[in-house]
Amino acid sequence: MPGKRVTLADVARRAGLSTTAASMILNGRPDTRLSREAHDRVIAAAAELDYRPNVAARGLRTDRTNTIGFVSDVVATTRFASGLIKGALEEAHASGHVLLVLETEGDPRRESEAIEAVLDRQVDGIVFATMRARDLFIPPLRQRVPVVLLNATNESYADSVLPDEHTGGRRAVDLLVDAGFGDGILLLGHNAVKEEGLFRSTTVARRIAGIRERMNEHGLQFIDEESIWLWEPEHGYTGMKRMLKKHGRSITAVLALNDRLAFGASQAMAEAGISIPADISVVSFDNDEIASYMRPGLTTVALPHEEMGRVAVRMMLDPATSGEQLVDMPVVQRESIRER
Amino acid sequence: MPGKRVTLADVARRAGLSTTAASMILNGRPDTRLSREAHDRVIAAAAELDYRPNVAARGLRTDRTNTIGFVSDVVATTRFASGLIKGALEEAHASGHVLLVLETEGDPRRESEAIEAVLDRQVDGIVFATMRARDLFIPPLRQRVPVVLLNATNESYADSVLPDEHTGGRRAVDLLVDAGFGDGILLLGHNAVKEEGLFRSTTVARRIAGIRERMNEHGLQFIDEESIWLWEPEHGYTGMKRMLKKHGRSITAVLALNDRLAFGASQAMAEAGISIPADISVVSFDNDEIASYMRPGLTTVALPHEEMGRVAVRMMLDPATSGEQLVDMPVVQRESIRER
DNA sequence: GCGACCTGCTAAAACCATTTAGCACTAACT
DNA sequence: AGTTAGTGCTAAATGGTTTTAGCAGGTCGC
Repeated sequence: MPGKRVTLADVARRAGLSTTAASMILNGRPDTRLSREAHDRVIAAAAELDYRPNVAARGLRTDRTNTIGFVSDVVATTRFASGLIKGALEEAHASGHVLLVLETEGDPRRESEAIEAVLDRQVDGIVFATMRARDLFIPPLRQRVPVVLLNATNESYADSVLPDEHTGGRRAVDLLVDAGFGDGILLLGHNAVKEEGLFRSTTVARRIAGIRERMNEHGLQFIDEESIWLWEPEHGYTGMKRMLKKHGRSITAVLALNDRLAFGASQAMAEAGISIPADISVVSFDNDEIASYMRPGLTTVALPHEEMGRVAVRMMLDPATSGEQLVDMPVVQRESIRER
Repeated sequence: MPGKRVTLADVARRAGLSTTAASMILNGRPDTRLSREAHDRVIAAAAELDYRPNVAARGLRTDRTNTIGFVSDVVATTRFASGLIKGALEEAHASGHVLLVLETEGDPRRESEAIEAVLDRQVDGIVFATMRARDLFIPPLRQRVPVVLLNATNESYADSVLPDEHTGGRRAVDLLVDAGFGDGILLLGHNAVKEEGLFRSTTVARRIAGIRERMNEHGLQFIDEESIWLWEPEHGYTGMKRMLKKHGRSITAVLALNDRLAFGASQAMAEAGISIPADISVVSFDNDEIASYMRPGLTTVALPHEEMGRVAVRMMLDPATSGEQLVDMPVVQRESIRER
């Protein structure tokens, strides 16, 4: 690690040419009329000196830094949604970009700060990500940069990436119906009557809509719907317990609105001596880590976080794609549904 | 979001002073002799124009960008270790810095690329993080920047942040001993005889050493040690199943080397009709998400990922602290240990 | 023999800040 | 009166790149 950086001037000097020539050659400008010979000399000199252009200096001139701002509420921070960042990192890497990651905890002041911070660093664009898909407040930007919303929506910005929850919801229903279930399916997490008019995040609303639509198409009704506001295991546990007390063995299958609820429900079933899938089949959403830890494994409609992250960055870099991109939610087949 | 950036020259012009004066004033240089009046005018102009210095331009001159490179194998990527990044982000934010996050998947070529990429962007320093603490290979750096290893070690770099596994190991033993256990404790995950000479990561080795040391001090022996190479739930399940068959009810407590093993073990126990903590007490390590999902909750010695991330960035910014920083592993008390 | 055009290259400006060196002027001291 | 010291400020260099404008010399056409 010797002292000074190697600069373009060093390369030019070594090649016996001007920095202009060196710059043009190294950037592969097509219209230039520099000789073959000059090309060779510059390339050689750059290689010998192990020259790396200074991104800051270049950015100053060109306004492009190959750096993307990734501003999120609690994405990196949260085990759950870290796939978003993983996908974004991958895609950024693939196109020679780098991610400046900031987290705001959803605090509007920190959000403004974060935006300033990334704009100060001349990012080529900003991805705003949220852990739970929602309408995101975005303070006015003092500069015009491409913006993509990841797992979020905002009426001033059209470009967003969301999971295709509607189709996902339909798929979950089909998993049960295809396995022969019809009566006795319990919906765990949401009750249409009780939660009438209450706000659920954009995507969850679509998930539920897809479920109901497909149930209707099959001419099916849930045996019951248990409203659960927080979707953590303990709430699934208590909710399921209540339902078991109420309906006993007439419950044949559980459609849980996420894996953590399903996990909690499975604990309640285990306590009641009910086994999955022999007695009750279970299907759910997210493909959270817990789904693979369960025994038997939980069949679930996956939240395609990584792919979403990739799509967001791709969209950010390609001006052609725009609008709302829906990413497919694939079924992850495990052993929690019994064929009837 | 109007067209052009506001530059220092704009501010200076508006204040009727030179850019030199504006720069000095805005940077609060102490030795300057500019009038009170000039100060006020510049400050006012900057505020009115909403001036933000261009970090790239400044960095070009000062070599400081208030940006830190966070280069990791699979930290952001992995649900498990994302606390490391969270802590680092927090601490960076607290000191007005920003994190450039790159992931290498542990691939040496990508690692070199990542280093080049962050150096190209003139970072003020680099944090190298790994998901599982290990000796990390670091390619030679072409420039002299501060380097801190997070959850990793490397013989050329002294500054590193690690969990205090030795003490953590001792604590796990004490949790059981204090609750009245002595005979019948099973060590799940490692067998001294079988794994003799095999490599376990640096920190896991210390964890195990701490456990053994404390057992010896108490004059205790494990009833058995089950060697398990991969520490996922399924391995805990099969391992525990084997042990139950071998020792039956003479196992009184399980000391599992991580929470996922413990979770797997709990599944085996549930199948055998053994309940935690009534029949067998369990203690473990990591404070993985799964530990709080279990029912009853799993008492565990936490991996202090967030604090480690914070310490790493603090260390990076403060030349005074150096060497190997051990971060305390706190006990997270839940309900998996019965008082005897 | 003269303008037009091509070829191969470079000087200098621009990007936006920080920093060094120093100017012009007043006040104080010998 | 002449030197020194202090005050309040600025011109210009600097950092490393890209880009615009253009120079010098040759060839071609007529």
